Order: sequence, then C-alpha cells, then structure tokens
Amino acid sequence: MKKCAAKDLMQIYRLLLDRYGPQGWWPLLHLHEVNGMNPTKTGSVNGYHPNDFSFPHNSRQRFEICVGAILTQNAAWPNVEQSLILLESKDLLDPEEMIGADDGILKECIRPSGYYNQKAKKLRVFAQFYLALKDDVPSREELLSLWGIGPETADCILLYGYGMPSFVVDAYTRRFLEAMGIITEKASYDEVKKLFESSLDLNVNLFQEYHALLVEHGKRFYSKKPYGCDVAGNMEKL
DNA sequence: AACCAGGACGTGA
DNA sequence: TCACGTCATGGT
Repeated sequence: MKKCAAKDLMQIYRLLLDRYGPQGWWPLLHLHEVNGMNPTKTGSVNGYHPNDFSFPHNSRQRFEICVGAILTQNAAWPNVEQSLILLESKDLLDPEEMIGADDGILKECIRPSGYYNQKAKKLRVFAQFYLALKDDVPSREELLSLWGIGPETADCILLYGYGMPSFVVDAYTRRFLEAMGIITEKASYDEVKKLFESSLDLNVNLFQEYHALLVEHGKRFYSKKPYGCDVAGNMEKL
C-alpha cells in the first residue's frame, strides 16, 4: 500500500460525503417511535438517521443492530429488514425470547435473508453471549471467538452497536481501494482495517459515516463484474 | 434467467 | 496459510 494513503483516505472521505451526503447508518426499525425522529427513506427501506450518531438508545436497539449485522452477511439489506420485521412481529428481537424461541419459527423469520439454518444458529449463539454480557462492551476477540461472527460482523457490532472506533472493511471497500491503487488484492482484512485506523482519527462518527459511504459508492460502481466505470479516476478529479 | 448481495465456516492441500 | 466449496432467499 502507498505511504500517502493517510492523506488520501481523509480526502476521499470528504469527496464521498460531498457526493452522497450523510447516510444515517445503522438503519433501525421504529425510529418514528423514538421521540423527535424523522427517519428518512432510501428506496423501499427506511430507518436511516442521517447526521444523528446517537444510536443505539437502549439495549433493545443495540440487540437489533447486532442481529441485523449477522443477518446481512452476504445478503441484501431489504431482505434483512423483512427478517427484522418478522422477528419483531414474533417478539423475538430480544435475546431471551430468541433463545427460547421455537426453531421453526425462528428460521421462518430469518428465511428472507437467506442461509436460514446457519443464521438461526448464529443468532442463538450470539443471543446467549449478549445476555451474559449484561451491560459490558465485548472485545473484538470475544466476538470473533463466537461461531458465526467473523471480522466484518464483529466490527459492525462494535462500531454501530457499541460505538467503538473499529473500522469495518467489506467487499466494496476492498474493490474500491484496489481500484484506487491503495491496496492489492491480497491485502488481508486486518491490514486494510489498520490502514484506515492508522490514517484517520479514531472518531466513531467518522468511521460510521465512512463505511456507509463506501457501501453506497460501492453499490453504484462495484456491483457487477465488469465494474461500471473507472471510479478511481473520477475520484481524483472531483 | 443467470447473477449477486453490507460473509463465515469447514475442508484439504 | 489459503484456495475452494457450501450455505439460500429475493431482487435485477
């Protein structure tokens, strides 16, 4: 990776934010019930809260974020939102209820986001862990030790669920940095993560917004195999 | 009608 | 370590 990446990464952030505006991650259900909120809508999905980094407001919202982080593994968010709504309708968006839930019902709720057999197990494992945590903040190592929690999910949980400055690296981020010539395809997850964390201030709001912007940008230009256009070039000019 | 999405795990070299 | 197969539904 390049040594000038530090300056570039902050510059790129400003360009992305300027282009797409604040993304309001992590999306949550029922924001209208949280006093004074005016949730925005993106496509068929609502629950975003641009420029409001105050979430989660309680343990229930935190659990919802963690569940969403697991369900969104290799799945599109609208499908995950369906699952969250189904879980909510069965009162399963709660660690104790989830643990005690009938397996068939749990899988039925998860089905829209795919891999429902694996994800049902992942959610049960996590729900147990979450319950035992009480009000503590989990370490990254603890999260990674759980079956079903890999590096990206762990970082999502830490960053969006617990407000810890842990940068999230996803497939879009790698494709983008690769196109920018900042990393090579064989850079490991932790290498890319550390690149961001060593180049930027350890600022939770910045990390939350940056990752969301990279996903938004990635969806537009790095979705299909012959990647839309040379975004790297565009970024340098804008 | 293929192709892919805000990955992670198990296996065998 | 690492490349590769598996898991699965819904949208484009």
